[in-house]
Amino acid sequence: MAKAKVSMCWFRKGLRLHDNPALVDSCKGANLVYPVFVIDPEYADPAKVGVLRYNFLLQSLEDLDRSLRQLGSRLFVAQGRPEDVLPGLWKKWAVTRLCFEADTEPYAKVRDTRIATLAEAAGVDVAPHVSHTLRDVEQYMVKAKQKVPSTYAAFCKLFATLGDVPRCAGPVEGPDMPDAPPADAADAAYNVPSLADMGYPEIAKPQRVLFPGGETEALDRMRRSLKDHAWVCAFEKPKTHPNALAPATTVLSPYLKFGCLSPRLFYHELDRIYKAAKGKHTQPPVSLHGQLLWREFFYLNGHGVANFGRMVGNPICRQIPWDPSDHRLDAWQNARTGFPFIDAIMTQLRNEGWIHHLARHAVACFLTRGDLWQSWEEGARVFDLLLLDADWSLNSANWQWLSCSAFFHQYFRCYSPVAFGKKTDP
DNA sequence: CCTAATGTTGACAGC
DNA sequence: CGCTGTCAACATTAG
Repeated sequence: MAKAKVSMCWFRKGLRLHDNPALVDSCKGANLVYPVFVIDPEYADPAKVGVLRYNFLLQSLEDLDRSLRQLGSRLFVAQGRPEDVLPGLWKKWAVTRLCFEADTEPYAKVRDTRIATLAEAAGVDVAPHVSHTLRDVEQYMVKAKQKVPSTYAAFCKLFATLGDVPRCAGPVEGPDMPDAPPADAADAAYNVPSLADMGYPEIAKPQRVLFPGGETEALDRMRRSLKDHAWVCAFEKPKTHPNALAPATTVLSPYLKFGCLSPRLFYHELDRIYKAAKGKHTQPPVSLHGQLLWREFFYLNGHGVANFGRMVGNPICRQIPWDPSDHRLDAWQNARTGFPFIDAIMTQLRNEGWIHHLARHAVACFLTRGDLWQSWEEGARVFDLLLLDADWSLNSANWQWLSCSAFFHQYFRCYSPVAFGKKTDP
């Protein structure tokens, strides 16, 4: 009798069933599939990941578990460092193949290399799949001869030389997915934990959950955003209002960050609408397609530029003697600068976890080159703690941009902490 | 080596 | 309200 094929699909980002090539691979010809998420202490820490984002993650896991149960399977949530936890599970379940979505961030690259080594030693085949970016970032690196583009225009040129954006992976349906063994399906030890289980406080006013996590909500939200074709075709990011009472943009960023929504699905859905409008639509950098290209550009920089998350040792980052005292940083992060526009944005960030892109510009300029002369790394740390959509590559890139450390250098163009907000709300 | 063009989204005055 | 030019003049890249 041939050896049974037992797959593990290890979820990290990519918390979805749609456009999930790792999940498709793990189901292919498998006798058993174990969909797994490992709660990594690297992130399960209220000092590193704020309660609103951790709640978003747990909601996303619950949604994923519900969807997998509809296919006769479930999500197995384990806790601990992946390198400590996974080998035991491979042995326990006699896993022969490990599939996961490739990740480009420094911590993840080290983690995944270690896991691949452990898997090889355990006789487990390893299969990474690209689905968090439109294309494999290494494809850009090869095409650009290892030279990461330093401008958006240069990136767009590179992007265009690589042809069409890859199609989405096919859906995973009931018949593709082997049922979970009854004993495992019922094992409550692998249930999704609560906030309290993870040592987080309950969410209470003034904090609010305006954007629930999960693939179901992501797809709903995308469809609501794309319903108005005229709005989609006329979208120009710089013309949207940072202080509108209802968000002026799609707020799909938290869903893209966790992979509840596939960037390729969003890209192709936009393409369909653009084609139906017979080419009458806005273009990158300001269009919705343009926003996905910014994300791609910054992911590539995060992958290809050394020490992209900090100033020292980062070859594209201007070395600036920022003010090391911390009372200004404290005032900024606690919404006590005395500038109503700045403090309102920081309050919204803390209580709701999402602020408009231009609002981020205003407070980032204020903290760094504009007024307080604090290091962009400190600002990035606060955003990384409080944003629902905190995404390492994008956050690092934008802070370098706004502080005139990289990408953007016209430091005499400052956002007024008073006048800028009045343009769209006198 | 030089010059000229380029760069997602500034503030402000004036039309 | 929306557009234009000026402000003073950056770093990077293409040629």
